[in-house]
Amino acid sequence: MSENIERKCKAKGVKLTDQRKIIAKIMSEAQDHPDVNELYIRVSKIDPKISIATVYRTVKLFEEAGIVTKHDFKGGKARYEQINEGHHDHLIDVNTGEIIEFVDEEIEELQKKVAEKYGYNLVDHKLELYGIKKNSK
Amino acid sequence: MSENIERKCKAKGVKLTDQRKIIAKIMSEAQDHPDVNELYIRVSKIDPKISIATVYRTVKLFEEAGIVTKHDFKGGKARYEQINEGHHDHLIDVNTGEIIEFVDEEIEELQKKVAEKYGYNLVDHKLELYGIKKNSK
DNA sequence: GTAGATGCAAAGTATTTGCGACAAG
DNA sequence: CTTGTCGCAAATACTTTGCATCTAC
Repeated sequence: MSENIERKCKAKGVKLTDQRKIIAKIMSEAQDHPDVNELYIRVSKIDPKISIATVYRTVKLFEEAGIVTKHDFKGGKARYEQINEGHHDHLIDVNTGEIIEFVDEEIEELQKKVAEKYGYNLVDHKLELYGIKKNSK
Repeated sequence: MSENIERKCKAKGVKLTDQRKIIAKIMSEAQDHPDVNELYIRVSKIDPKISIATVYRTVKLFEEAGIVTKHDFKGGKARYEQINEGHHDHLIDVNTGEIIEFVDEEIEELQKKVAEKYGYNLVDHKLELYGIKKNSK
């Protein structure tokens, strides 16, 4: 799993320190979208000496290297997620905070079309749906 | 323009203070998406005694009352925009920071469909496109 | 008159940074 | 070796809050 990230680091000429390896491992294993503090907690279980400043520096580094993405969902805290092959968007349960990942090719297509219409080349996008589970409560 | 916001305040039972009237006016006139500090600067030109705490409290209040929306575009700072009849999304020029508002009914429809598919009722969404102007540079 | 609003400054969060010590290539 | 990284604590940036005072209704 995390060899993936380590490979990308080497490809980008990013120095592979022990701390970065640990953070890479944690992010590879994460099935959710942890914020920096959450990452710090998980990382600390493996190496309690790692400082939160290093976690901040590392996620920023990974983001610039295109290894992880940053999300600014509700709540102010930045949350991170590893980038794999498949791009996807998020459906967020406003009651539970649960996050569902999805892809919809049709929407992707339309987005490009909209950008075109205004004379732009789409380089990135963010789509978040906020919903309430049916039949709940 | 701002009578619109003032009317909504009354409808919601929100007390109409001088400060709130001024902030409402500024937001009504804003054609852009100012952050709190920017609002504070504009508001200060009309009444220099208003504190930034009041601006924070007021935008939050307006947001809860459904009068303005909060955006978390890149950059960490929350930015606000008045809610008018028409909902719209944003196309952001990654080079200039310019923001274009747009609506695409087809995309709106598809979003509902996606939420449905996962058993959710869509209550809100956020769509941001980031693009580069064609033929620029 | 009274509940709620304001200003100010102090307190919180989230994130970044300067610096001397240290480690990867 | 040399350049870049780490840990730590101090510094920033943005936002919220306690409290005494004031004001809209």
